[in-house]
Amino acid sequence: MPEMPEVEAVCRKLRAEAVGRRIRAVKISRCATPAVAELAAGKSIKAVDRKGKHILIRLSGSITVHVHLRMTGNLFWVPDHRFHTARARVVFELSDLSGVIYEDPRALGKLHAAPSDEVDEGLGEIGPEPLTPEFTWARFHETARASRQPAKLFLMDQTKVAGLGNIYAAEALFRAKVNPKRSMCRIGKPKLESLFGAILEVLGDAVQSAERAYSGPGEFGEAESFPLAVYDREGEACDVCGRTVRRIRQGGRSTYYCPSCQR
DNA sequence: TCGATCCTGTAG
DNA sequence: CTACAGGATCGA
Repeated sequence: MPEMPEVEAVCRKLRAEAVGRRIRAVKISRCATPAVAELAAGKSIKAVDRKGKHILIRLSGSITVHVHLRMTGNLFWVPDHRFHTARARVVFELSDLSGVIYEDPRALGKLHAAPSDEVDEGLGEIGPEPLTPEFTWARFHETARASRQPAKLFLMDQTKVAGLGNIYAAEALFRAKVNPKRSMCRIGKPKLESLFGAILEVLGDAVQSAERAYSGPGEFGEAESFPLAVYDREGEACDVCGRTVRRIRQGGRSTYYCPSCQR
């Protein structure tokens, strides 16, 4: 489920519900290392940080639980930890009977714990965070000019821009009218500027919509995101020009785009 | 820059 | 049955 906006929604939920509580026990059904239980049990949850798509649950004693949801992971708070389903891979039982559940049917995600400085060190490669002051036009312009990667792959490269995935990369390119195959260094300045703006716009919209999806009445309603212009719309008519949305392969993933709008 | 890989679920 | 999946890494 997650790109940065969905991960952010997960973090906000945990900040609101889990921060300040103490972890009484960690039950591991199938995943993760025993070290998680040893390091996390008895600690209290001090904060929840996010770096790109990485979730960092800060515990007392300078311990961090590091979670990456990859494709199918989910992490959420429940008022009663006994509510967890058979799918749960890790259950954090909190002192008041509430809990934090980690699920991941495909088991591609990661959850482990380590001293905070170790965890943070491992995250050094991650690029600037959009929607924060570190994501500046100057920096974007500089890395773009130096890269010969196709635009789509550049946007998904977590060392260049943090948090964009397959969906929002495609949507940002569509909004900026940039062809996903175009080499970054060959994009003209005006287009590059609109791409910079489109990243902010798409992620801003997606954060809003993921937030709504998560705080809605339906418990943990999946992030149905806002209406997508091109993603998963192969063969359908482009909303702007009416021509057919195409799907190609880039870096082993599907890229959706409008060949007419994005030249 | 490609393909395989980690896994399981689901759509066609 | 095959193809594909909102991610990332590795080796050829």
